[in-house]
Amino acid sequence: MRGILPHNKCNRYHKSCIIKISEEVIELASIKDVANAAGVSTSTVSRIINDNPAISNETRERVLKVMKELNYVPNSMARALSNQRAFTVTLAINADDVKSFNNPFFYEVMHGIETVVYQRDLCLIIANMRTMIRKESILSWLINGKRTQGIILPSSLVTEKMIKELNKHHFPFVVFGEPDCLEPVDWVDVNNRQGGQQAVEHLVRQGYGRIAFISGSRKEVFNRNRYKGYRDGLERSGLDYREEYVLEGGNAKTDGFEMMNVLLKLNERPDAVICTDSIMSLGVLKAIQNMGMSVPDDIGVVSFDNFPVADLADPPLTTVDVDVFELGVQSANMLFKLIENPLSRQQQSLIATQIQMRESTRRTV
Amino acid sequence: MRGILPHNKCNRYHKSCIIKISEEVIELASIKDVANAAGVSTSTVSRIINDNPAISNETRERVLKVMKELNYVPNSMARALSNQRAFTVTLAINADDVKSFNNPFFYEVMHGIETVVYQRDLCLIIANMRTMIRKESILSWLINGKRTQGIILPSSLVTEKMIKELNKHHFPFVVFGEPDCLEPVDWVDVNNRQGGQQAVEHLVRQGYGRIAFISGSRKEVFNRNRYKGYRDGLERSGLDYREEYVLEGGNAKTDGFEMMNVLLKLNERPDAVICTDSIMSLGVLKAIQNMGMSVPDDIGVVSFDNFPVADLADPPLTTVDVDVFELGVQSANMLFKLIENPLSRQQQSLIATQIQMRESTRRTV
DNA sequence: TTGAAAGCGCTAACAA
DNA sequence: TTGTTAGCGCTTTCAA
Repeated sequence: MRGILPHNKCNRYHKSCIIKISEEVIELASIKDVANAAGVSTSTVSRIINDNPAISNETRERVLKVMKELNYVPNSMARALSNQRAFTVTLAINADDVKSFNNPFFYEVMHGIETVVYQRDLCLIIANMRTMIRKESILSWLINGKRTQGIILPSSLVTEKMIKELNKHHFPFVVFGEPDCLEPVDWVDVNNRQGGQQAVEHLVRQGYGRIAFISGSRKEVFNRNRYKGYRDGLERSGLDYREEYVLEGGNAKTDGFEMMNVLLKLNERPDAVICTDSIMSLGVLKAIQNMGMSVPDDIGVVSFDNFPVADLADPPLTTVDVDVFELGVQSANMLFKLIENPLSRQQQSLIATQIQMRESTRRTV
Repeated sequence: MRGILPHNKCNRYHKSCIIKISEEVIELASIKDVANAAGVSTSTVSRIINDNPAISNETRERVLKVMKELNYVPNSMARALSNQRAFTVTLAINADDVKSFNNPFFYEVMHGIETVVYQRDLCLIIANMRTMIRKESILSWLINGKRTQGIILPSSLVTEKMIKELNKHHFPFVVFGEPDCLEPVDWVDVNNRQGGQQAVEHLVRQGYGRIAFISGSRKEVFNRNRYKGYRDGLERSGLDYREEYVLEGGNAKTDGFEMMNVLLKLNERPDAVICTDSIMSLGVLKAIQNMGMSVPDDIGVVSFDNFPVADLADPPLTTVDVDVFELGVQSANMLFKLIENPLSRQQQSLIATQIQMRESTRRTV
């Protein structure tokens, strides 16, 4: 039975994607297949996909049943094109951090972000901003190419230029970690200042009174904030600020070792130390033990926890604990607010810190 | 001047996306805009985007110039729909690892993958397989929803069920880390067996002769392989295998401590130890030092490096170094082979290990 | 409450 | 070497 075929020059497409494999037939249903099988139009099916209330319960249920039967999943590419949004969000990563001690931190932030993003049925894209593969910036590739609806980036990656480019496009983005720049930015950070204060107050509660503070470079915003918190803590505890108790250096183990040695040579040496870095604090412990002194009895040590080393140290280190997963969650939530309302006001958010007590401040005398 | 308007009921779309912001006008050019501006058809522009050789140089250059002028970036959503591929690849992550010591490892693998994926102009998606947000498996959401062209997943996530589902769809995927399952799978792993052997041979070269091996559970494939390598190494070095020198336990610091104490109580105690885990080896060091013995002079220690702790230990640990970035790179390359040729043969790939000598085996006597 | 049909921006078959 | 045009699988306006 031959009939008049409709004019169709374009035959590269199959009507529905049928892959025949040995005995099995795997078929990917389209919205049309669902509509046909349910005896409705594609617009009805579309309305059901999108939870449009203008559909009778009867129809809805019938169509949902068919969807299940056909194992139907809406084609994300078609949906993206039609909606003019990619249904993805991007987490910018910093290749420089890969080998660094920041990296466990990142992974947890990522997990927090991922949780929120998938709850909203979007995908999370990872992109390394330092990738110089592309002649142009990867940013334009992502944004102008409509690959993503928003970007979350670490403060270590933030440059004025980047911020300006993003703002120029009015493109939704959020920074995690307080950025060190003048441009207005939405960001989420751990409350490092609070952490510094808590460290002091914890030490005071444990009976320490001459509290030193050694940090990595105070060119870093987070070290500056921790330092401010240290000063807040001293003030609130009625302790004097002593310049000779504050040292600044690198944050390697050796830096901690050397700085601690300087403190130990003081006439009136401190009986407690706050370190802004847990690697650094390993050197601090070593310097103290080298002098034949005990942690926590002679000297208490509190560290910030940017590396899960606190538990492994000897003795285990009391830390200012930082909820990095929450940092990710809040960054993502902030981004979605921005995506939904691009004109919303600038916002910043600080996540509370908490003292996690371990042996290094548990005095027995 | 009113004319006869073409029949067009659908007016929700703008012709070209013009966003007017204060004084600036940001315009997103489409392929049509480029075609018009260059005085060619959209197919010509499309051919240029796709490096089709059937275009004269003259035309190509003219169009490329226009593209640059208009700041044109092809719309990825339209391209994806038309090509029937999402231009993305997915890295499955395991939320269980987030807080674990595997996590720096993951981050580096991710970086290796990311490098390859972006070189090919695709995006990398991160998806947590343990996300139970979706009633159905996230796998079907990704695959049937056409969100991604291939998946890379850690062996810790591999289940027979998952493999079967992926194979059923004939969906391209690669596992990193040798999986412990019967289904045929393409995978890339570090050559743990070689690493075990190298550890023994290194110790022998350093003059150690009674070499013990303590590991985490040998239910884990990687521990099994390291153990096999240990035996290979003994054999090649002409050393006897002594059952009492092989212990298996957890891989916490305390496990290492306890197992080492067992070894130290032997009549003829070993003069060297290979640990499959660097955290565990911290406990090993402590046990040795507790007995008043020295590392490396009395006992040499070699550890596998799944955590960048080797440098921080006291003394710094000699490790079997594992190129995890390369693991990522090779996983991604293998995946792309599979995507390009889904019928290609099963493949596995092993990445060479290397001894990274530090103090814990540098004998001075 | 539902359906018809145009349109999202690109690709490629076919014709010229 | 280039242009014309249908089609990718959705969404949504408009009409019924």
